[in-house]
Amino acid sequence: MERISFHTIEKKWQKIFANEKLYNKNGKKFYCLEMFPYPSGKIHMGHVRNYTIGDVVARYKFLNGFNVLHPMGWDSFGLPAENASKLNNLHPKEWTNKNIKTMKNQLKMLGLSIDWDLEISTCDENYYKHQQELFIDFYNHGLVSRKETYVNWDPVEKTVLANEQVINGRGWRSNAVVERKKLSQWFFNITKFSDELLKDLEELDGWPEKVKLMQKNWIGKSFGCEIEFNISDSDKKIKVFTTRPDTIFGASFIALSNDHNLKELFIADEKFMAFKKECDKTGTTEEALANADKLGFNTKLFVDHPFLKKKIPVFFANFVLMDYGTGAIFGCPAHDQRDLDFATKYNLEVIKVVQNNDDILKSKKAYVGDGKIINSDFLNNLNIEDAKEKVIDEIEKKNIGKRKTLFRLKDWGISRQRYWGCPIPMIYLNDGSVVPVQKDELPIKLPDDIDLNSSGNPLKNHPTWKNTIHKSSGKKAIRETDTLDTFVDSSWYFLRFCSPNHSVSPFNETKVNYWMPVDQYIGGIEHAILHLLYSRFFSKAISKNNNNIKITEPFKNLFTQGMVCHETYKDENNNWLYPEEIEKLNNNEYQKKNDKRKVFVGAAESMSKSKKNTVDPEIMIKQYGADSVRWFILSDSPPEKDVQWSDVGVVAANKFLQKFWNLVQTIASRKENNFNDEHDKKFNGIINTYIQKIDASIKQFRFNVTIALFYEIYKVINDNLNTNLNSEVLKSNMINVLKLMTPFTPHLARECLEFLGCNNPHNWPIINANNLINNVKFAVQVNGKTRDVITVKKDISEIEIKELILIESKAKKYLKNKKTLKTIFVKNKIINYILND
RNA sequence: GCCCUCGUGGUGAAAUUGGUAGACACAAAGGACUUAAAAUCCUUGCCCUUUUGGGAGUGCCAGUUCGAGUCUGGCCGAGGGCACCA
Repeated sequence: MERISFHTIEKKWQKIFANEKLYNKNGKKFYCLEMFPYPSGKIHMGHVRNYTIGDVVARYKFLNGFNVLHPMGWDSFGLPAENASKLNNLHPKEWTNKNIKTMKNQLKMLGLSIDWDLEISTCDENYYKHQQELFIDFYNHGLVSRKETYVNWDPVEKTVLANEQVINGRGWRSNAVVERKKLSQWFFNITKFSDELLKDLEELDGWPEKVKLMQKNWIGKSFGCEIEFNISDSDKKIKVFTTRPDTIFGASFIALSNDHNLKELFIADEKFMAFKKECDKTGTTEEALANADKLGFNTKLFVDHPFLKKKIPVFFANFVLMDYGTGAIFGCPAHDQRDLDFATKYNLEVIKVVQNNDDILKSKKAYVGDGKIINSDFLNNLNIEDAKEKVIDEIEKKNIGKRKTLFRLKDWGISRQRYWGCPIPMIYLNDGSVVPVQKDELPIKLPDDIDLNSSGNPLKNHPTWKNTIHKSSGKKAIRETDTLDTFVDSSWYFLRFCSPNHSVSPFNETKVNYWMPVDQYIGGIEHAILHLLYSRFFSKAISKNNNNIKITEPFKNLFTQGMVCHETYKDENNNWLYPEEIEKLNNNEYQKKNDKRKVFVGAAESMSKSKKNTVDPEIMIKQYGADSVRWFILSDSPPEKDVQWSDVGVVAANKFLQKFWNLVQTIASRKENNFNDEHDKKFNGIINTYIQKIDASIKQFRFNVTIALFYEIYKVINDNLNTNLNSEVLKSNMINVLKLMTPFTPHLARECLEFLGCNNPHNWPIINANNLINNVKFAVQVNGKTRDVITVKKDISEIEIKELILIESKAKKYLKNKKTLKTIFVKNKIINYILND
């Protein structure tokens, strides 16, 4: 038998796929989208997995008659281009476009059903021009603001660092101690949509619960109230926010953030300034925060308790945040752990106001459970929820506070002091005002002549770029030299795909209204919060700004795939080794190829360059073929879980596909026409049942199960080759099986279909209910133990099966001479005899 | 610390609403074919029994049920999210 050349058929079919799009004009629309890649250089196995899953979905929907949009583009702005530029002396634009070219070719090698006519790249001015337009729209609708905020400032690089660029409080490149610096920055007012972003999660039935929960926690809605405390013997007040107003009678101190307004009273106090400095130092890393001791500074001030004749001391404390609530709290040590820690340290009162039997002082554990309110005057004997309501009513009556809902979600800071990003279309006038540029001046293009080697913001350093004219007044103005966070680029690209060449506005409204929402979005779990939240925000904001667009949610169904892992290897000196540097010995140990030294095998971890446990998809495709790589990446684990890449695994996939080709060849040349209707019917039934199972498993994204079913089908067909099965029946069933395989191994399946003379490969087999298998396997249990499994006709009755069992079942010996108390009969599944012994 | 998810062979995993545990694949051992190797194919996989057969068994302990991998409670372990959010 002739061995198949996977490369030959891949080349042949990729040419055909390039012109064969997934549009069925009369079908229902289906927008299939995978998260677009950052063009970092080459594709990695994570991309292979992501885009293979997407391709299966897109092709499956197309074969089922849907009109499928399946685009691809490039998330091509970002810091790595600037870093690479410094390293290789290559302009970010050139570096990026070179990578795009390489990666596009690699993606094509996978045989994906992408419509490349829709390709977009976010660093293309035809894309970011419209992003600037959207920015101006947002600005005009009050969704953009300018605020001062703290940033990580690298004093050597003279630039702002992202959190992940700060390592142990130092800049990742300069190693300088990072400072907290207040900078004026642009923000999208995402918090205006807090409630909608939270509420609309409920309608996202097609999203993983986990992702919805993460978003919910991130938005962090909480109910409570504000309370104003009078500072004793003064007309000043302190406003606090609390979610536990029911514990007001347990209040024993007030704690202020050290950025709270009241600090003005203490700026001359050296001790306070030293305390504040100490606190600011621990502010940099999460770990430091978590382990930091509670620190306080006693102001010697007191406030009056609103309901008791009692004075409460006021402290500055390092654990109170300025940017949440009012920057001030009241402490109730008995029922909040942080408050208790603080109270223990500074010897403050601990008053129990919720009934419980714990010894709080001894255990140093605050009681946060439910219970009856005690020691609380008019709140006594109420439960917590009722007490909250009642005390807030009292507070509102006394006019010292009101109900309040707070969100953890903060506005989205979008200013970046970088070159390789979308310029922010704002200008500064001489009188200090800031205005957007006019839309007809767009795009504000990035200059090509840029010096990335000196420190600071490259656009700011550019000699002329920032100088401009305010068009309506003719006066001189200065451009904003910050660029947009690259998350902005990816917050609307899915809209642009609907009309990627539309030039007069960001998108053609008719097309957006037709294709949106994305029916299936597929990508990594690492984007569970930010990218998805920002995209949801954009969709809502755009729909609010433009009455012709109605998208409440951009992504109807979301699938988050797991990572691709690989074993890790180290030599004796703890240096990481690439898989291709090692070889396996007969005793299952490994050694280095070059010097035969021992290699230590570590756990499988997600592929990363730093651990050298990567496998190059292009090499794998060249060695085993695209279909084998696609087949393996889907076969071993459920797609939402991590999968471990293994070379033997892809070899096995390759062998199986080769065998499958051989089987098709055998079927094509087989001639057996001894008609046996019974046999043919039975075979039809088996294959039809498999079609049904495969269809169901694809719908549920259980591709590992789908592939297991293909292995079973192979066996069934192979076992039938030497029977008197009619060759035409065999062939027509094989054609159906190949159609099922098209989404998984498009090149091989289409080659086989062509080989078998199928001239309509673009449809999905229809399951004929009459053809399904008519038998079921039926378990016979005695006292709950399975004693036999018999094959019987479907829907057999209890009486019939009982008769059968007494005649021919192995279980009958257990029933002999025993009294049956009762039987449990479950149709098509099981019968259980309960005996009295 | 709070919140969430998950624990099934040597490995990755199947088991639709509680109803045959381990499908399918990898690895391993044994065998067939072959002068030999490669390739291919077959068999095996815990305990007792020569076989037929019987028993145990889904992290641990209890419970509900005719019947639990699946449901409930407690414990142990692994992974993920948030990080002093009042």
